[in-house]
Amino acid sequence: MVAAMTGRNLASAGEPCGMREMFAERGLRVTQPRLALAALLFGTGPRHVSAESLYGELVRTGAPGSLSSVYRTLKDLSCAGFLKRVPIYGATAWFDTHVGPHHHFYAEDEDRVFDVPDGRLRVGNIPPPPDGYELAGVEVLLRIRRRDQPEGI
Amino acid sequence: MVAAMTGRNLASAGEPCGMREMFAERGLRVTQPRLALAALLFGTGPRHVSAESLYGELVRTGAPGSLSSVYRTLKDLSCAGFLKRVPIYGATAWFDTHVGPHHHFYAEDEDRVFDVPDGRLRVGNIPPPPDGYELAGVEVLLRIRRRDQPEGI
DNA sequence: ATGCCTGCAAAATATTTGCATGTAA
DNA sequence: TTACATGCAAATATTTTGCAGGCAT
Repeated sequence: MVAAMTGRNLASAGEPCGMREMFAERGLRVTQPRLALAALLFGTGPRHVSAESLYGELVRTGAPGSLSSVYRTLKDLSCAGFLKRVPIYGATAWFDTHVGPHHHFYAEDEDRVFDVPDGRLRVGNIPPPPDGYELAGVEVLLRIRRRDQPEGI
Repeated sequence: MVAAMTGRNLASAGEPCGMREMFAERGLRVTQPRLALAALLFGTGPRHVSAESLYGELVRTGAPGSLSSVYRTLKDLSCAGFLKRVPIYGATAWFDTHVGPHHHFYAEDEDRVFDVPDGRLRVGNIPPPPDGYELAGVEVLLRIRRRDQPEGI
């Protein structure tokens, strides 16, 4: 079965090109669970996922994979630089498929994250880090909340 | 016993003035564990604590209080606006006694947080929030890492 | 005297890990 | 064939909660 799919399955099963290479380059074996997760993560535009949200999607697609492997794959892909953990505090860890420098809106009441569109936002007068440290990145978190919350209705 | 302590104990037990009021204003009873924690939190300059770190200090001072009450007090003081949760992701929740607008250095390798001194840092061209949301705050996270880590020494 | 607080232990939540088995290379 | 990956369940780590008794008001 696997051999019969090898050719066009690359595209037809929703596996964008480059994914096999993505794993292989880092010495990670190309397995069914990893391919299925990669397709969900990188098959469409940039997105944010948590282990639970991604596992939910995986189950819905019917693809093989367990919650453990989702956690493991998220960690593997982060270490390999294909995902970036969104540096906000919340109950769950969120990962961003957009690894370039950019910023986030964070609705803390809902523990939701949105990308800040493009790069108009600027940070200036960055002070020197504490002794012995060097700057590794700048993240801006724009905390937001729902407007006109209809609580009393 | 309680009546006898009412007067000078306010200061003599290492209880900076205003703490009883801080609790009372919000309808929180003034108890020994709360006063002990408040003294640790607000007795010296601005600082960052986690539940475990604060509980460790509490135990060292010999004051009464359990880990549960530390968690409860941290939550109570956050809700009351006397503490602010530092919005970074890490294994543990960190709270900041400095509640005014300011920014942080974050050494992610060590899960440590430092305040960015004063307000030179500026953020410009902030885009509008997504539909239905309003801006609630701007947090800048300056990710840092140890320079020239002397690992082999 | 009354009701909020506390301490303890158990529960809940999020994530990691040990190990036997499965599978990519 | 061999080593790495997976699935399951148990273990961790952090935080929350139920409840009986204590203490502030």
